[in-house]
Amino acid sequence: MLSVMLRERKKLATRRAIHDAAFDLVDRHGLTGTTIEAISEQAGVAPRTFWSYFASKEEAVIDRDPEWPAALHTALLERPADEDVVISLRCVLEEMIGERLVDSEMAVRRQQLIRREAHLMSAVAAVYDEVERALVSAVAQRLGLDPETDLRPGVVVAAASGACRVAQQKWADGHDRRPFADLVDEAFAQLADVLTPLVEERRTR
Amino acid sequence: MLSVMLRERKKLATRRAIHDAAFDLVDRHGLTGTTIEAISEQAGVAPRTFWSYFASKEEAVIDRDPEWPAALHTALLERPADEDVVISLRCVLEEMIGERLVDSEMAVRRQQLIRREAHLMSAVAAVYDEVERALVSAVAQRLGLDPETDLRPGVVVAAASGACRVAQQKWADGHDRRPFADLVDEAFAQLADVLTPLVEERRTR
DNA sequence: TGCGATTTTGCACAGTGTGCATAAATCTCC
DNA sequence: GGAGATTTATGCACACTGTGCAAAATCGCA
Repeated sequence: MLSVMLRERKKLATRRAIHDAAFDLVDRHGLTGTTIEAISEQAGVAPRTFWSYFASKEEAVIDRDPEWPAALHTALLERPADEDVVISLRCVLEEMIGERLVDSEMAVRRQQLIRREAHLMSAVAAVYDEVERALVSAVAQRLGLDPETDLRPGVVVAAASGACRVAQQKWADGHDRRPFADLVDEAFAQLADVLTPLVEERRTR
Repeated sequence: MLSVMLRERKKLATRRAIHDAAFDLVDRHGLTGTTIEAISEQAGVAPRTFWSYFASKEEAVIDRDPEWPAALHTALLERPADEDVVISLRCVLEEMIGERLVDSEMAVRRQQLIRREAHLMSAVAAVYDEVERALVSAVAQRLGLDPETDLRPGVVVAAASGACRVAQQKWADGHDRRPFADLVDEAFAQLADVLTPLVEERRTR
């Protein structure tokens, strides 16, 4: 087992085993009904090992991708420079979030679990926060603005990611069977719709 | 009935004492550098009593107002029925958040502390979540829509509260010395500005 | 095979959070 | 003003969380 099972691979496998166990057990018995000990046992590692991979039960269930914020940042900067930022945001988020939802059954379970357990919700919020920060930085760069002083980058990112959040939620709810991208398009359309008065107000001054 | 609701007032006083102690200690020594024991001692109660008032250190530092979501809900429904919801949201949030920032020195310290301690951030996110839910419900009622199936309420609330979040952050940063209401107005103006392409796109179809 | 580096694990320990029983304070009513 | 009911504060026991440290197992490589 020369280059194949190098240490990296094994670490990833362990990480995944712990995450899978955490998700499964929390899905079945709830956050408070699941102990680190139980997760470790199902993952086949010692309890102490859990803490080498995750800082909490919530993190183990969520298992955020550390590359995700940087990936979004890059994707946003790779859009055509003359494209409006809102449109860029819509495209990038639609595509990149969409990719994560290909295993739709798992994605739905995940979403439902998060909804069921309030503590997971705030762990997810921390991820959103990190993602939005990355997007704000990219938008500011695209617009040539200082994100510390100018409101624009923060505001547009908040609106765009909010629209996606809502779309994703509705997608997972299953009320609407359209593909995710369509729901994002509709969310942005509704956003334009409902903010039209604001644009008008601004125009008539 | 000795004084007036001695019991109630005493409970409030205790709650406040614990909150004050928690804020002060965490401000000075950080979240991990502050124990429940220390907070309780400074507040003049037994450690066990802490848990009758707050479910965690974070909650004690934040000390959210349980009335807040309902108050926003009500305020939104009390706006003129023919006013555009975005405008209603702007007015209500501007006014009601503004009220909480009158003690500006304390508000800034609070904001800075939250920013410094990532764990506080996710506790605050839980509050935002609750608030947004209340707003979504009110908006849906105003528009006569079902918030479960229609994207509009969620989307407009996300955009509006996002704008306020950004305005509040800039306000606390101190880069911009204008009053909070002005910053909210600007945030909404920038929102209209940056989303104009989206509105145009929608109009030309 | 065996050496060096990395990962896993056990152990100890400080801190978190809850249930339960009792003491203390407050309220009600006479 | 005081007895009894109700609410709040506290002490204690206990299970779980999270971290530091050092020994042991494992792996990559010569």
